[in-house]
Amino acid sequence: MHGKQTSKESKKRILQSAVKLFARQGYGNTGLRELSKEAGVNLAMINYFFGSKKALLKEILDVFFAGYLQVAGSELSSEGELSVKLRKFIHSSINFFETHCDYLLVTISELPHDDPEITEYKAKWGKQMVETIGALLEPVAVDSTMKKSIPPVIFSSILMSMMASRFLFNPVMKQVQPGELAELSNERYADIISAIFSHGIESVYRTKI
Amino acid sequence: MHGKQTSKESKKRILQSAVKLFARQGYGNTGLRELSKEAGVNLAMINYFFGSKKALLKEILDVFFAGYLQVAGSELSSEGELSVKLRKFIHSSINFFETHCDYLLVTISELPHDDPEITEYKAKWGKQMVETIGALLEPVAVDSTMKKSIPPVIFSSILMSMMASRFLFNPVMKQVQPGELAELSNERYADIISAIFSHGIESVYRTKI
Amino acid sequence: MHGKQTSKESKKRILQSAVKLFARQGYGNTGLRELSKEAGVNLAMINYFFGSKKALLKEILDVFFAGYLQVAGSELSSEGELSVKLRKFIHSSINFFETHCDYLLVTISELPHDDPEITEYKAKWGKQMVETIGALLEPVAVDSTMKKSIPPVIFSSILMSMMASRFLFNPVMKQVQPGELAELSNERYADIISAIFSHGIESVYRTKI
Amino acid sequence: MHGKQTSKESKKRILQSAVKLFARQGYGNTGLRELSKEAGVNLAMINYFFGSKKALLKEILDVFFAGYLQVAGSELSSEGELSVKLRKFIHSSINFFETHCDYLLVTISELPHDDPEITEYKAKWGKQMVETIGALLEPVAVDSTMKKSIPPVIFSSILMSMMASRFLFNPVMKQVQPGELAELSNERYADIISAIFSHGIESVYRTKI
DNA sequence: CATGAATGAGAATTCATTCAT
DNA sequence: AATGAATGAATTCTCATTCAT
Repeated sequence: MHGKQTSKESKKRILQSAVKLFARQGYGNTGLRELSKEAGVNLAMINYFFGSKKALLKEILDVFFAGYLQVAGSELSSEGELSVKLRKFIHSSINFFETHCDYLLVTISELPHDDPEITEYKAKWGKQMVETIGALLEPVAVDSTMKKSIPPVIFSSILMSMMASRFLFNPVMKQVQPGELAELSNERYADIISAIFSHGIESVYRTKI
Repeated sequence: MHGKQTSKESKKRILQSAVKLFARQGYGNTGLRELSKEAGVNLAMINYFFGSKKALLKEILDVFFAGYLQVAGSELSSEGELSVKLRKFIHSSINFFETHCDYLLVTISELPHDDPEITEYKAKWGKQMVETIGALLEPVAVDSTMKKSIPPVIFSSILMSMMASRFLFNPVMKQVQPGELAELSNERYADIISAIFSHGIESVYRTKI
Repeated sequence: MHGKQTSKESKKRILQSAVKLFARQGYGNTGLRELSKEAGVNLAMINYFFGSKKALLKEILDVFFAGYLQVAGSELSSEGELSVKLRKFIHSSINFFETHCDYLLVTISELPHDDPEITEYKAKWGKQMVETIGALLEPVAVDSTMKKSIPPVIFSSILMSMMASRFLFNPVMKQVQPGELAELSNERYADIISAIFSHGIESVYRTKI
Repeated sequence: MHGKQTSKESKKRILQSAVKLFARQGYGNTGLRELSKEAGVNLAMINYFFGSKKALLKEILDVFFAGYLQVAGSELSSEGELSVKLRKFIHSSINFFETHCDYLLVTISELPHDDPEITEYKAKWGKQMVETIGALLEPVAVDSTMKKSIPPVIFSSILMSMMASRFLFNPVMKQVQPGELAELSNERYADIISAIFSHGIESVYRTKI
């Protein structure tokens, strides 16, 4: 049957299926055949809508990064005490990670790979990410001598992976200790990360935030 | 001695090349043809030595997990104050991660994927990992009410990803801010992680370690 | 008048683009997608206007053969000495070939292929061609014994390929000796062909034309 | 069954089938599936032996050009009168064309197309061809003023297409006038071409060869 | 007329694996 | 131990064509 569905629907279903499969099996281990079946869509439609398999991956990274930067940015632009802003930022981040868990897994999984087409893509987003979080943490390092010895940007990576750890390890952990991690609510988890990170950098920079 | 003895050497070269390529391109995106060329070995030898491509991946995970558990275990079995042990553990871990950086990247990249053959494999290792680190952190949570509300195992994942973050993000970061991260020595980096984590859980558990 | 009237124009643009692309890339190597883009026309319009890709090729052959037979016929029906008629025929032919160079290239390229749909097509035209040129050369072979040993039709092919050679080899020659062939005007070229062919058959048939 | 045949045999059968099919259907209209079936060989072997479909085409062009240049060269290096050399050259050429008829058809069919990979290939060979035949015809043009107005190289193309015309038009002509062309032996045909060409250029250059 | 979506078949190429030598 | 040939399945992607709108 032709013209059965709206074009938007098919495209969306392809993207959803792609995120799901890429997250569970990896980009390289997932074939377009399997993807088209999962999405209930003719194989040729994938290339019709996205042009190539790689463009599909790019779109996934795009959705994740753009969405997250928006969340992060809106949190940073708010007024308020640093400690509060940081806490709210961590909460928002973790909530976004949960609602985009598969996107996060795809992103992390593909992060270390150096396909030239994707690398510059990730670099572009990584730069914005570092700047955004860097802007948040900048005020923490009061003392310039300290700033030099430990550039605030370092903490971007550390904070990111702390927040992501729950979702990254989840696929394994739910087999190791079923339920253990699930019992902990996102809010509680965010509080823990927040506490660790806040007190942590306080002690590192010997300051009060 | 004929100077031949290619058997062992070939096998080693295959494994080395595999780690390198899997880390840079991903397991699924790397073909055995490419691998055989990189290793300077006949294509058929890969299956001859390892049986299958997947077995090659398993061996990589094996080397990484077994090696790391040994390092972690030897650190834990030592006598001494908890805070010191923890600090030494983190240093040893990060040193191990650096010397096995590609192994680490392969492991993290393949961590979320749920290939049944590999999943139980990762679960087996994950269990030992959690137990090992869990044993280290167990004494921290003195109060049983606290222990319940925040099971110590949670921190295994958090600490792991903190320590790994440097290497996970490195491929992207070296493009974003070349040199910035490299300037920081491993020792310094381990100190930072150590400080953040120690003070962090102190504050969470309201205790002194 | 709305200034719309795209129908005829679109069809013409499709045909023009098809000749261009088929001549440069070959019929089999050219996709309708590419063609539609080159023509600035929706993909579906090609089948709407021409019915199929093959019909498009047929139309090209049609335009070329019909146009050329008209030129050839009008030259032949004219009065005059044989040698003059022959000379004028060659000039007209080469001029037609130049104005329809891409058509010529498509025709020659597809000439040897035996797609059943196209073959009878080419045979039909080939027959007319041979008859037309045959009629021109008929008077040359005065002696019946000679005519038998060398049927005049043979010369149709030889003359045709002589005249076409310039355009057939041009795509290669302009890379081999840029300018060399271009310097020679069409008129001069026609004169050369004319001289070679006329004196050639004179010597073969031992007659004076 | 594995290892059934010698590698050389399979490779040869692939090449033979390729020439046959490319000549009859065109390079672009022939799929590797069909080719593998014709050659009685597994589909993957084509890429295994030749690397790509295009490389297969290159090999065909190679065989044709190299073979022909050898024939042409050996004829030219011989001692003797120009007119005799020319006649022998034409005879050898046409004999070679017949024994490599399919190669010739593939070459001519692909001649006008401008695939960048193939173009430089054809240019390389075309250059050698022009030089070789040019060397033969050079002595003909005695007068330098004439040589300028009509560069001898022009005749390379003309002579080539005269000699090839029989084979190029054969697929069509055998349908138009079955038998007519076949009756004429190659030797006779070569004599005709030789006569036409020799007397032709004599008249053009107003000289005696 | 014109368009975008849709399709099934087929394109070339690569895959991991096997096996005879 | 090591190799080149071989295979069937799968890869991504493009094909010409059709049709509802």
